[in-house]
Formats: sequence, C-alpha cells, structure tokens
Amino acid sequence: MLTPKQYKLLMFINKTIKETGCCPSFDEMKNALGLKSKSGIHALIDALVERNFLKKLPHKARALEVVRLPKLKPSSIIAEEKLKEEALASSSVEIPLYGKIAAGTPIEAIANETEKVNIPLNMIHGGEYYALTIEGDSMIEAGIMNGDTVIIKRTNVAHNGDIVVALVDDCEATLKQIKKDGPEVLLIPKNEAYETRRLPANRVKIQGILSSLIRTYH
Amino acid sequence: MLTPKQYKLLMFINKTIKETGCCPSFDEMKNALGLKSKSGIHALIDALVERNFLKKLPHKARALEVVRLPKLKPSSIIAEEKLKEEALASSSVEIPLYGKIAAGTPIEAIANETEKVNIPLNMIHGGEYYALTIEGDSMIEAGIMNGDTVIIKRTNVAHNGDIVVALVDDCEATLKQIKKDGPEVLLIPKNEAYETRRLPANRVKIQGILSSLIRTYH
DNA sequence: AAAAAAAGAACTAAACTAGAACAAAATTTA
DNA sequence: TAAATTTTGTTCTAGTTTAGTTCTTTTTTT
Repeated sequence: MLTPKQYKLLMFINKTIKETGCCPSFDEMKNALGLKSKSGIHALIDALVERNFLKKLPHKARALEVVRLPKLKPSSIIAEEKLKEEALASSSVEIPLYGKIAAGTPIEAIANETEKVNIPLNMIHGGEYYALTIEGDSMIEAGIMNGDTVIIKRTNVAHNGDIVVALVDDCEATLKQIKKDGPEVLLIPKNEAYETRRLPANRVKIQGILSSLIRTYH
Repeated sequence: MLTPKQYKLLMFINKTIKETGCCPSFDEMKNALGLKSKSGIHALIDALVERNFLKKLPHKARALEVVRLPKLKPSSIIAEEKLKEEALASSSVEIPLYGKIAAGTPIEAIANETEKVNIPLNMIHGGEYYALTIEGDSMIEAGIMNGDTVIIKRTNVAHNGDIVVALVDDCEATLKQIKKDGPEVLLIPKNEAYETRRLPANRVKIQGILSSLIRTYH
C-alpha cells in the first residue's frame, strides 16, 4: 500500500505523461505536491520504483515511466476526494453580469453578456439569474448603493412591494420598487430626491425581481 | 518518458511523415524547433531512438521511422477535467457566522461559532474572514441594513474611514466607521439618529474591517 | 526524545544550444 | 557513368541551462 504522498505523486506523474506526453521534472512534481524542496521527491520516487510502480532510465532526466497503478487508494485520499466533491456540490455558480443598470436612467447594456460574477449556490433557488451593477443613488434608502451588484431572478411577475427590473416602453430599464394600482403601476425610487413614476401597466414589463445583493469594499 | 523537446520533435517528425509522406531533414527539424544548429537534433533523435520511439537507418538521409507515439488522454477528457478543477478552484468557501452584531448596542454572540455562510472565493484575498448578521439601523446611511450579512476580514489595524468591528472596553462590539483623532478614536454611526462616540484609543480594539456585504431578499 | 518529513544548499549530471568541420548520400551535369 | 555539386547526416568542442543527487539542518510528528 502506498502512502498518501506516494499515491499523489504517482497519480501526478501518470496524469502529466498522459496529458502532455512528457515526464514532469522534479521541480514540477515538487510544486504539484506543494513542497518547497525537491529532495523529498527523490525519496518518494525511490519508494515508488522499489514498489514497482515506476521505472526509471538510470542517468536520464525526465525519464520515468509508470509501470502500473495501485488498485487501492489510501483512505486519506478517499476522504479528501469526498470533501472535494462536497465542496463542488455546495460551491458557487457563475451568472452573467449584464452591465450597469442606472437606478434612475436608462439601462446601459442589457445584452452583451461579457463578464461573469460568482455567487454562492445557496443564493439561488431554481430559475434563471443574472447580475447587474448599480449606477446611481435612486434606491439608496433601500440600502442599494452606487456600485453594488444585484442578483436578479428572471421573471415577469412581481408582487406589490417587490424591487424589480422594470422595462419601460421597451427601451428604458430601471431598478425600482413596484406597486400595482389598478390599470397603472407605480415605479417607486427609494430616494426622496427622485419622484415616483405612474405608468399604464402595458408600458411596463418586468424583467426580474431583486433576489440578493453583493457589495465589496475596497 | 520524454522531455518536452523530444516530444516536440517526435510530433513534428510524425506530422511531417503523415502529411508529406517523407521524413524531414535535420535542417527542417532544426527550423521547426527554432534552433540554429542541427547538432542538437542529432542528440534528440538519439534519445528518441534509445527510448524506442524512433528507428533510423544510420547514414541514410531522411530515413527515420516512427515506432510509436506516447498515448495521450483524449483532449476532450482533459478539457472536461480542467473545467472541473476550475470550478473547484473558483468555488466558494465557508466562513463562520459569529452571530448578530447590533450596529448600535452590544454584540450578541461573538464566539459560539454555530452557523456557516458560503461566500464566493473571489470575495476573500488572504487572511481570515468571518461573518456577522447586522441588527439595527445605525449604519443605514452606508447602505448597511438590518438583517444584512457582512463579511469581516480579521485584522487589528484600520485606516481612517474604514468601517470596522470595534470592541469597546472588551465587552461591547459594534460596526462603525472609524476615525483616529490623536489619542482618541471616533466611532461614527451612519444614521443621523445616532451619535458619534469619542473614546480614548486604549478602550477600543479593532476586530476586523468590513470586506463585503451580502443581502438576500424574500 | 526519537523518528519521520520537509527544507535548503551544494554539487553532479544531463539536456540543450551553437558553431564548425567534415563525411556520406543524393542529385546534377558533363 | 563518373565527376562535381549539393544536400544531408555525423562528430567534435564548448558553454549555458535545466534537472537530479546527496547531504545537512530544521521542523513536525509521535
């Protein structure tokens, strides 16, 4: 049975040869195992040769060959892999950052999906999400500041009081609180310096509702 | 196995034979590898012959034969594995949620690390982080609302204007903007309804600075 | 305190580059 | 076909870079 280090090294050598066709150097192996000195690699390789997992051409550089692979993994490796899988399962997802939405004036660039943002997977719950960068201060009293990233869940229905991405007349998108008032809707900024807009419902399309917010300092 | 140069040369020889039907000359190989002398090619070919990847008829021109090629993993599989690794590398990390910090009155529970929150890995940049839930409205004008989760980077130094977790008299922790004023420090709430506190520096310990903020709606 | 693992430094060896001189093969041409 | 010419391959030497080995010291683990 191999030690965890021996196992890791053997796997790295095998992977490197399979992927690049070339044998890794001691320095590359050292880095792959996170060591700072290559003298340890030497001992590991000797052990692997002795156990007949590796063969090396004597007095040659980069001349290792994998003879066989172990059928059993060291249990610590199994545990490590399990952890990794869990990390992957509970990890973050990338969603497109569609550009800036001026919480007050027309949207800048809904469409050219260039950037991506990472958000924790537990922030989303089914459905399609996208991100926008806030420009302006029209929602400042709702704690939404210039430069914040908002995560929007794509939908075209909203409830009274939701903060939504609203498209007015198919050309102007803003982030506002919405209220329905009979045949009309109110788009309510959260800043006393801005005025609530009252529009016939057919001029306003909802493009998503505010799901979460991320702000980074510095 | 092979060195990178050996591999490159072997691939070039193989490709040339496949494409043109005849073996490249030493000069062509020299040029293909960007060398200025063909003596190196000779050594590489000897190494490839020794490792049984090439066969050559000595003293014949253009008389190399490829015996075998290193068998690589299909590149599609390599790409797939690379994607997984990247997903893992750019994934989220768990940091402890230490409890509620009343941005105004004493902290509730810095210590009993029970819950965890997931944050994207790109939110942290070296150092130790923890999370707090905001209770109260003393920082509302900085866009920090009741119920928000703030990510704090543990440190005991801060610059003027930073928003920090400040421990006063070893018993009361608050989130405030800090300013140094000679031997005293100012703890500045961001809400007109609260008053700035002025304290001698030795009564105030900084427990971290605000690094990012996460808010979830609904 | 002993054993094992890792780091570091010093050293040796191999790999690579370059240039030149030359010899053998392939090609041209007289 | 033989000689001349050109292309091609081989062999040196020498210097640079990269890689591998060995040893001692430090750190970690038990």
